[in-house]
Amino acid sequence: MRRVAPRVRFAPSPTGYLHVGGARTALFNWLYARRHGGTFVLRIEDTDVERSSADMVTGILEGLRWLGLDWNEGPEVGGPHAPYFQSERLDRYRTAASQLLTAGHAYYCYCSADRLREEREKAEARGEAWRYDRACLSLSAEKVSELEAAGAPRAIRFKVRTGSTGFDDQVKGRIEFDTAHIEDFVILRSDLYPTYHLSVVVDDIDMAITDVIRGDDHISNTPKHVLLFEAFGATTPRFAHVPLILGADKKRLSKRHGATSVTEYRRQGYLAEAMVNFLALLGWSPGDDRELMSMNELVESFSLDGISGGNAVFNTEKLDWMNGQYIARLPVDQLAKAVEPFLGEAGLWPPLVSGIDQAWLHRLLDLLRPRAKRLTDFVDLARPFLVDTVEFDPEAIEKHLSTSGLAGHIAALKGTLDTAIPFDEPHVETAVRGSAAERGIKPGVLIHAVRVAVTGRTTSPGLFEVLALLGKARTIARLDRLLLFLATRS
RNA sequence: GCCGGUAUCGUCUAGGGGUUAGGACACAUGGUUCUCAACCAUGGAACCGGGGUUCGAAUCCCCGUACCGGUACCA
Repeated sequence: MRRVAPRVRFAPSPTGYLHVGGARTALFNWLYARRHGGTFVLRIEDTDVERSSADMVTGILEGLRWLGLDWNEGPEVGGPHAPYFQSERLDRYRTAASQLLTAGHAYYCYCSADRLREEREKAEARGEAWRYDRACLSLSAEKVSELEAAGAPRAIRFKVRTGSTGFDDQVKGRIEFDTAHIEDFVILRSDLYPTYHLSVVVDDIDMAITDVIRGDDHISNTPKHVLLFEAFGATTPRFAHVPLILGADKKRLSKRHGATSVTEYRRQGYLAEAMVNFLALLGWSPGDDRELMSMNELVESFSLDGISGGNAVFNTEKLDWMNGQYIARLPVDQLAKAVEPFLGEAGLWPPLVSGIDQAWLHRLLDLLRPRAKRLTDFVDLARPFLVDTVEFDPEAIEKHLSTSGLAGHIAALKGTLDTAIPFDEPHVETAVRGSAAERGIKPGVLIHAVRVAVTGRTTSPGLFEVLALLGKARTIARLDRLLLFLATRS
């Protein structure tokens, strides 16, 4: 019974590429917004100047667009709450910080980084936790002016109230914290840049965010945020913390696990639709047995209730299967469009041999697609069809080209093949089987040898389809080459 | 250490006081067949442990364990 349309946001930090975990968080936000007719805001949290970069922003936007996760407000599209880069909202955070200062919710801290670090180390040596000791909370006026005169750098800390705080998480349920465990955290650094806690809360207030859907790793930050919302006199949004995505070793996903950025998956030949479908099912379920779901189905079925509690291991085998399913179902013209760049990169497209056009490519792709898990698989699969001459695989030579009398059989087959009119699958099959019968050999002998002749390999799509697609001229040419090979070998 | 979270086949998950604990990937076997896939069928495979509550617990509660996250003038 929602009264207002929800406003959700995805707020990546451009200190790295868009990894699959972030992509899934974005997807959940996007689905939630779509499901409830809400607004999906994209906000760039680039307050860490040291580690943020414009290239990363570009990469993140690209990744989101590839996945089809468009944003209603944010970079490049603007919106009523612009700007959507935190680095352009610095004044706002400074104002907010001084607002808390005057309201008595915050205070200046002159403690040096060295002192803080030392205290922390000492405590750790004792096996204790150290929380900021509020040394600067009750500084005398004299001391303050002394420090100011000395030009001591000052940060602003939030004064954490006593008691407890909590929130009703949409995924985890009620979560309660004793504020005794929360230190007076810095909200404005001495360089006047806000920390994450300040900027995120200020922006969520300013941008009227109603639902914060983010990673599990933010749970322990949330009480700080709740405290801030409280201090600003703002309504806290609903929170939903989604479990993390882990590698096969159940550790947080990192480069060690291979590909982690969505761009990398695109490069490896995964379809965006498959990626989205797979990601959606990592940590979420529609509640029934559906697996293959379109964007529209996902939108219609999405609910925070379906998010599971535990972390999920990223299972590449299942992604591969799913990608294969999408490859199998993709309309052939779209498939061609998706495959061409990969063929092009391998120097196979546009093709160097004549007689190859779009229609022919479509037939080829239809032949190959049940054998492909990724778009990159098409390169290897399609190669024999797009080149002039094929290399004979050593294993194939040994397995299928050592039959005695093979040259004679092949020569005879050439003649029979001439009678295949038209040169289509059924006629080719009749010709090959007929030829085998005439020579008194099993069809398999001929089939396997011809397969090697035309593809160079032991495996390929059904031979008769292959020959029909290749056409009579190319087939005969390859048989001649086989004959030549056989002759020079003996 | 402290704070918080999570726990169903190897993996993703459904379910949830009484079920033969369901599906998917992967795996195995069989079918199809000219090979390889795809496809179809079949099979093996799970409720972390211990206490409670209850006629009955995988399900609710507590404890433990394991794992994950946080513990910054990073986000």
